[in-house]
This record gives sequence, structure tokens and C-alpha cells, in this order.
Amino acid sequence: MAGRKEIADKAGVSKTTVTRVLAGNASVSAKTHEKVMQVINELGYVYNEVAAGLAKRKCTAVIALLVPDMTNYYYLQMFNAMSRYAHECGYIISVFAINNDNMYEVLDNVIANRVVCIINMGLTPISEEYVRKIKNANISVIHPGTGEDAIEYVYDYGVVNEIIEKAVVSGAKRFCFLFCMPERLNHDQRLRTVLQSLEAHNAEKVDVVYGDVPEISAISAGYKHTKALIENGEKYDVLFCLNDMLAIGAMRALKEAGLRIPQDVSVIGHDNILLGEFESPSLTTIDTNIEYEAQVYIDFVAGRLQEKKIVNKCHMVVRESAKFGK
Amino acid sequence: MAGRKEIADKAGVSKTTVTRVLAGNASVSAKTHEKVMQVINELGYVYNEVAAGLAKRKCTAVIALLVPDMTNYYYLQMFNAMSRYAHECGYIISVFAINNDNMYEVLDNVIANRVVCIINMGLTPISEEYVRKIKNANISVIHPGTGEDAIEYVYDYGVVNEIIEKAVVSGAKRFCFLFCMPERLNHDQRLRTVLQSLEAHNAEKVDVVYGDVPEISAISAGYKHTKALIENGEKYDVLFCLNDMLAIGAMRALKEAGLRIPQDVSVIGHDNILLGEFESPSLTTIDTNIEYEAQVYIDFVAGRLQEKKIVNKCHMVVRESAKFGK
DNA sequence: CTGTTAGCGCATTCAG
DNA sequence: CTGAATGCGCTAACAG
Repeated sequence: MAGRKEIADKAGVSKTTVTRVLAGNASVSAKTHEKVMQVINELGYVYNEVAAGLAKRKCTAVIALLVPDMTNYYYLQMFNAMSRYAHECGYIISVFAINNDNMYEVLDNVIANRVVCIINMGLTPISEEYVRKIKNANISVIHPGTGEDAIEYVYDYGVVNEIIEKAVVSGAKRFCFLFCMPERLNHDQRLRTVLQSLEAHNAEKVDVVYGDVPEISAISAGYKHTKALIENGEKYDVLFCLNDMLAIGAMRALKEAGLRIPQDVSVIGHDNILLGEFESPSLTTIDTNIEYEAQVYIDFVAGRLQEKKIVNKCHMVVRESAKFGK
Repeated sequence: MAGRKEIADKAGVSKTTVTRVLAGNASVSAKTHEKVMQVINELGYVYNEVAAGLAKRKCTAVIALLVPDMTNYYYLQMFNAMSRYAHECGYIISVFAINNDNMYEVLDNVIANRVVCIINMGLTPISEEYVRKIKNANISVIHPGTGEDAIEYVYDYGVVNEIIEKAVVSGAKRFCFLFCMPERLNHDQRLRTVLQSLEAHNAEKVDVVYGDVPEISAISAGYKHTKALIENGEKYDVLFCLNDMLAIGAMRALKEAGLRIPQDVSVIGHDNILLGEFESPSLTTIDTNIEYEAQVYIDFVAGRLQEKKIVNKCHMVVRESAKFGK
């Protein structure tokens, strides 16, 4: 494993000169440059970004992405979007599955590995103690939706009102919100927005189903809880789902029970994951501009973000699973 | 950001002693140990795994997972399985999306970041030049299915024969293999195995559909090519799909065209991803023991792998999408 | 344009 | 049981 020293010796220059050639920006004579590059190729030398990071920024180029439910396709898309843009900016992304049990173990791991930033897509906030540890290690944090960090990313859910307006106009009276997360997390913006709008529209019947995601996967939770609703004789005109994975599970349960979508019940998801398009019926959902959101986060890490507060206008993707379209 | 020096000073000991306390295995007096630990907690010191890696192993604890199609849920499950086990062993995993264009760019990135191992799930082999670069950087490589590295992971597709046997007995005569990858990659073990078995069973009609994954996502390729088959008036009794994502796309196209699954056509996937269970009809598929495979790879990285050649017996998961079950 | 020196945070000899 | 010195591969002043 040839290092800077070997190539310096073989090229008959100092180690610093090698550094300069590698850096590209410093002034080096054409001859020296050529000579050094030749030796570099000859010896198959590869730059060590890690050592450079240690000397320069005191951290690596790794961004830690903390994900609460690894079975949700949404995070795959989010990762994918972030990943592409991150690489352009010289960062690499490591994904970590977190839950209530391993959260701090993962944080220890991540801090010890001196990542440059932690993006926590999870629900649980980070304890005081660890916030301090993270600060000590000079790591920045993004916790979408909490506003407890430098960047405030807010969803504009104006579209929810439009959807419910259309639903009501089309005659819908009985609504259910398939939340499937523990009740203690019912501060979620989506749930709140939908409930407020339903109240404003004097909906006749409004239920919320709580549950146990991410202990069980979202897709199976959607199935399980919808099946339970059906067996309990509950009937709804519209089924709002916290996310598309839940919706897909729910649709399976509905179809199994012989209910027709959207004739008997309309299903609306959230996230606009790729899978929704290929469901039968295809899934009506809310798009949150994943690509854009991903870029905002990476821009923040790279120090390129101009404004601190970002408002992301969500929009509806009308497909077959909802009766009321345009 | 408190370092070893600060806590050594504050505790009135040498830096080496701090190292010993942190290491845990060396002999340190109880008093000193306690004193040092106290200061560590006080100052919120966090161990720097990166610097340690540099001094010790000359590499990080990062495993690079190279994935060819980030839209395929299979890789999410594979990553998930690897990730859990990797963390237990002290490794973290970074995922990289690769294609024909960015392959070597990604490799440069990964090598420069001194990952401990590269797991290449992609199809394209790595060039001589880069194999050398990787060796120079002391990085190990796993390229499943190629046998070109230290570990030889082989799938036992005996189950394919059983499936085809059952299909033929049930009266199936016309078969299609939805490959959807470029023709030049038709050495794939699954395709080969199915074709051989079909030949052995004197199948009346056998077609293979090639395509353009991963330029387009597998799910949309499955949809697109199946739709084309239908429009061309092709009729099959059994549709084998290279993977479940293709199968899901294909089923959407079949249902859209009013074909009944499995009455008119049986669909068989490969991978046994979670999504298949919630399709309507649920997807009959081949399970490849993802969890086990993931563990084998991590064991290899950790130097715990006993045998070099691993034979993984795949099995069939019978659900609703195939007429011939048990 | 080029070389020397010190230091990033840690592990690892070698001496006490 | 403890400490001082050296080095991992690189960057960053400071000199020439």
C-alpha cells in the first residue's frame, strides 16, 4: 500500500509537493506535476480521504441517516434522492435503523465515527445528554419537523383541505384516519391537519386508528388494522392513511373482504412512493417532493442553504383509489 | 471538543493512561480508572473511532454496499438484514447506487474513504485497474455469484425443477421468462436454470423477454414489457419473473388487461420481498434466505467465515398468484 | 515553485 | 501499574 512517502521518494520530491499535486490548486511546475502523477499511477496510489478529514475537518464525509422503519419504501426513495445529490457534493451516506431500544447505541456509534451530520428521520427526540455529546463532537443535526435545529422544514398541507372539500362534496360522510402509530405520537402534522379540516367540514363520523408501527411493519399494520375494522363492522367512505405503505396493506385487507375501491371506500395515502402507481387500483396519494427535501438537507450539510425556514407545498396525486378526483 | 489531552490533564494522568481506561483490557488501578471515567463524563468526551482506525487498522469500520437498482425493495431488505448484523459486529454500512456510468467514480470515492470491504451486488465486474487499486488500499471485495473473490456463494435452485414439474403436470404449456435485463447479461443463474428445466420438460413454447433494467426501474419494466406482450397477442400459462418487483409490475399490467391471475396466467417471482404478501393476488415466489446470506457476508468481513463455499438452498413460497401450489 | 515542521486523535512500542 | 516517544497519512503554516 503505497503512501505519500513512497511516491515522494520515487519521484524525487517532498511529500508536500505530492500533496500539492493531489490538491490541484497549488502551484507546481508542469514537469514536477507530470513526474509525480506518473509515479502515482505506477504505484496505484489512492488518496486517503479519512486521514485528510482527520487533519482538516476533524470529521469524515459521512452523513448518518437515522431511519425508524426500514420496511417503508419511502425511506428507500428518500435515501436514493439524498444519496445522488450527496455524492455530487462529496458526501457519502450511511443509513441506520433506529428504534426505542437501540437509539443511543446507534448515536454512540455514529458519533464515534465522526460523521459530519446526523439526519434523524425518527420520531423520538434526542436526550439532552446526547445533544451535548453531539455538540462536543462538532456534529450537526437535522430532525425534520421538530424545528429544534438550525433548519426548519415545514410541510404546507393546504392540499388536505382541498381533498376533504372534494370528498364532502362527493357525498362522503364517514372518515377514518389510519395512523397506526402509538397514540402518544398523535401530534403528527398530517393527522392534526386532517382532523382539523374534517371538523371544519362537520364530518359526521371521524375515527382514528392507533397502532404499533414501527414495531410491526407499516404494510402489515395497515392490513391488520383494516381487517379488524372490517370485522368490527365499521364502514367508512374515506380511509386516510399516514403513509402509502399503510395504504397498500389496507387495500389488501379491503379487497380480501370483497370491498370495492373506490366504489365502496376511497383510500388516500401519503408520500407518493413508486409502488402506489402499480397497485390495483393505483393509489391516490399526497406528494411531498422527496427530491427537493433531500436536496435541502444536503445543502444544509454543505453549508449552502440560504434560508433557514423552508416551506414545502405538498400536492395531490390523483389516481384510481379515490372516487373524488379532480 | 475535549480530546484525550484535556481529560488526561484534568485527571492528572498521562494520555496513555486514558487510552488504557478506554480500552478496558489494560491494567489500571481502580482509583485512576474511576477518576478518569469521571472526567470523561464531565467533559462529555466521545471516543474517535476514525482516528483509532487510522492508527490501528488503517481503515474505517465502514462496509460499502454497491447496489445496481435502488428502486428494488429487495435491496432494502438485504441492507436491513446486513445492517443489523453488521452493527453487532462493530461495522456500519454505506449504500451506493451504481450504474455503468458512475461505477468507477463510486469506487474511487469508496476507496478514498478506506472502507473495510466492498460488497458489489451489481452485475458489471470491476476492471483490472481498479481491482489493483482496491488491493493496494487493503480493501476486501465480495461480488456475489461471480466466485471471483475469497467467498463463493452459490444458490441451489433445485426448487425450480420442482416448480416446473408441478406446472407441467397441471397442464401448463406456454412459458415466458420476464428477464428485463440486457441480453448480454443472460448468463444469470436463474434464467439459465429455468430454461434448462423447461427444455428438460419439453415445454411447447418458451420465450425470454429482455429489457433495460436498471435504466428503468424493475417494477415499471415489468409493467411495460408485460403490457407489450399482451398487446402483441402473446399468451402464456406461466410467467416467470427475474424478481418480485418485475412480477408486481407485470401483475398490474395483466390485471389492467382483464386477465385473471392465476386462472388465466400464473405469475412467479423471485426474492420473497415483503411486498409480495400484500399483493392481490399475493405473489408466489422463490425465497433465497436473505437474512442468512447477509450474515455470511458480514461474517466474511469479520473474518469469522469458516468455509469458503456456501451453498444456499432456495425454496418456494406458495401463495395465490400461481395455480399449481403444493 | 518547493521543502521543513508541527499537529489532527489515537495505538503501540519501550522504559520505568 | 504508569509515562514518554514514535507513527498512522494527511494538512497547514512558515520558510526559503
